[in-house]
Amino acid sequence: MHSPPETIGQAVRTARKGMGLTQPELAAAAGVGVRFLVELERGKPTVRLDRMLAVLDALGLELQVGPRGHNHAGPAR
Amino acid sequence: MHSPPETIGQAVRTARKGMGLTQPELAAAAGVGVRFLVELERGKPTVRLDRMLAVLDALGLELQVGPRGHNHAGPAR
DNA sequence: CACCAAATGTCCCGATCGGTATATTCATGC
DNA sequence: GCATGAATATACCGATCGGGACATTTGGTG
Repeated sequence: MHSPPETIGQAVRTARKGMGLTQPELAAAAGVGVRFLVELERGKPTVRLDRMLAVLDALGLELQVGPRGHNHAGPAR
Repeated sequence: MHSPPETIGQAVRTARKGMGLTQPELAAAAGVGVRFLVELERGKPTVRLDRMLAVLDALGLELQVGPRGHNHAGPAR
């Protein structure tokens, strides 16, 4: 539960399903390719920040920077 | 107040200075190029996630995902 | 003026990303 | 158990872009 890409990916997936969206739907909404979304959710560490932000934005999520070990409650449950 | 790249960049710069590091020093510590660090701090939106995480890690910072408009106190203010 | 930190331009290699077809996984129904 | 359909994962290709190193320039300061 740090900020490894895998965690972000899971948060994305959880949020996406929470909104009842499929990968193609979210990908379209975020303006990215489905392939990218798949890899993002699977925790690919080398994704581009802007595309990731686009996805998070489409999900109503946001990135925050904070000191390590300062996690809050589950964001997207 | 979202999570635009510029915000992250500023957080990085502030934290770096707070630790009394120069860009080359932090870049070396994070295992990235100086060029990258400069662009990251300046808010380049297309940086790669893994490199950004490496820098944040070197600074003792962490990336978190949360609902929009849920920013906490500045990390290294 | 010299010095230090920072920003920028160029060159070049390598990796990412997008679209599609295909495989694989999953859940559900018969 | 097996079939059916949907969602998701992977491979290929080509085009684009990131980022490392170097040198240079700019800006601030003693």
